Amino acid sequence: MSDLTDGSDKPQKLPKHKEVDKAGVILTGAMQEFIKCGYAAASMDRIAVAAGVSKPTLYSYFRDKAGLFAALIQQMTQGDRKSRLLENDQLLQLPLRDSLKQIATVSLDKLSGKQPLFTLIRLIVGESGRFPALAQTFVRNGEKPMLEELSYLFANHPDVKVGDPEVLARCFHGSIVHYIILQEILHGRDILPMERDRFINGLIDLIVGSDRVPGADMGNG
Amino acid sequence: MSDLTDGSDKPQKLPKHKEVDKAGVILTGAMQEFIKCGYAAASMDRIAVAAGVSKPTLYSYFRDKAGLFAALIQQMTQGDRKSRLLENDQLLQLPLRDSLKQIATVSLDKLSGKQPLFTLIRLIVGESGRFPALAQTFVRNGEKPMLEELSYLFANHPDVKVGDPEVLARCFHGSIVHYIILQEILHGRDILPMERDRFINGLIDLIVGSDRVPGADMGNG
DNA sequence: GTCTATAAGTCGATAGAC
DNA sequence: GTCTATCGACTTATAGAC
Repeated sequence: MSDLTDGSDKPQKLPKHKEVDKAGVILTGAMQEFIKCGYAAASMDRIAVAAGVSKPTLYSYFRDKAGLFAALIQQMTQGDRKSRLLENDQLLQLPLRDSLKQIATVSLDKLSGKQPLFTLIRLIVGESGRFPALAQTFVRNGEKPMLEELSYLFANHPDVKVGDPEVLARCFHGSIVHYIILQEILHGRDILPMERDRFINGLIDLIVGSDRVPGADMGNG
Repeated sequence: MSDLTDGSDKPQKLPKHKEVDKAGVILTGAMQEFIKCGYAAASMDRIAVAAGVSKPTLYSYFRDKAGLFAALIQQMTQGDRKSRLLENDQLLQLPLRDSLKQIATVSLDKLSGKQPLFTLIRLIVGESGRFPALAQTFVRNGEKPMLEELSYLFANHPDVKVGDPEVLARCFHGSIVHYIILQEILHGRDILPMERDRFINGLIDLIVGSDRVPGADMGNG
């Protein structure tokens, strides 16, 4: 009954079981089930079966269906963060152009061709009318951290002299997300072709160009 | 069986019936049905009933289910264009800042709070895995024209001196689309608040700033 | 397997304009 | 009469009940 109504996003009591990553196994089973059935039609019983655990075990790791789904989103979107190559301090010390190229490249690498993730995103967007909290979990755990990291970068990097950091973050990240949506999720590659590197370079020129005299420094990578 | 497999986007034989806009009536009924049931579960019979016409009449206006859906998308997304205030020539003669403000404002006005359109977009994204051609129809009829108009502007406006026009178009439009997705479709207003005018101004500063000395011309609107 | 319900798409008849 | 928009009834396919 507590279906997506309260803060199921917050970290839950995760009992420190033995060495095997049973939570991961459950998440894998849940992924299959959510992908196959959508959110509403997904059955906790089938998730338990798919994961090879009992229902009580399932509920000892995740409070409810909503909490399980939130954890799934977190796992997939935090993948962007745990494997990024640069720490915040480094990002501030490198030239802005290099930091942004790094972030854009990693973002696109993490997204391109990831069919399971696309399926999950389709599901979240598709059900965002009926299940607003589902979408909000995605915003909180996926988009917000990314935008905050970018805002911090734009607010504190010495190369950035003008511009609203939060808006810059939205434009940078939003352009990338829109690119992925158009090319991959909505299958627009053939209708609106756009090479990946051309897009990245153009986007970075747009952002960095604000503080650059045309022709002053074109050399990069 | 021709379910979304061929060019159902192209204009169909539209018999020039009497003065009453029966096609519009059918589209309204189709909208209700698609919104209520999604694409796959939508029934042409129920659409006919909702529209108050017989099934053969329905098929005399639209080739098949896919063609009907494509027409629906076209109607909603072309709404963006038919009501825009400026022609291409005007856009090239005004200062770039003003043209972009115009486009951004109209785009956001046309999207903000439009629940039926959001429902349709959720449906398209949600079914884009199972029905790629559905999504491609949206890309062809909705996104492509907008991006082409912007590319033309960025390619030909005298204020634009550097930058890849097609990438600029994607960044400008992509930022706006991502803003709408986050704030409205995914219900992120409270999680990531961002005032509309602040966003528009920041976005335009980013684009126009490429060719502007900071502090030279802040006065606008 | 059989039966029923409901789906997409088609055909011959009807009713009015000229 | 012809022409055209329309509709009731039809065919075929499929998915689920039993």
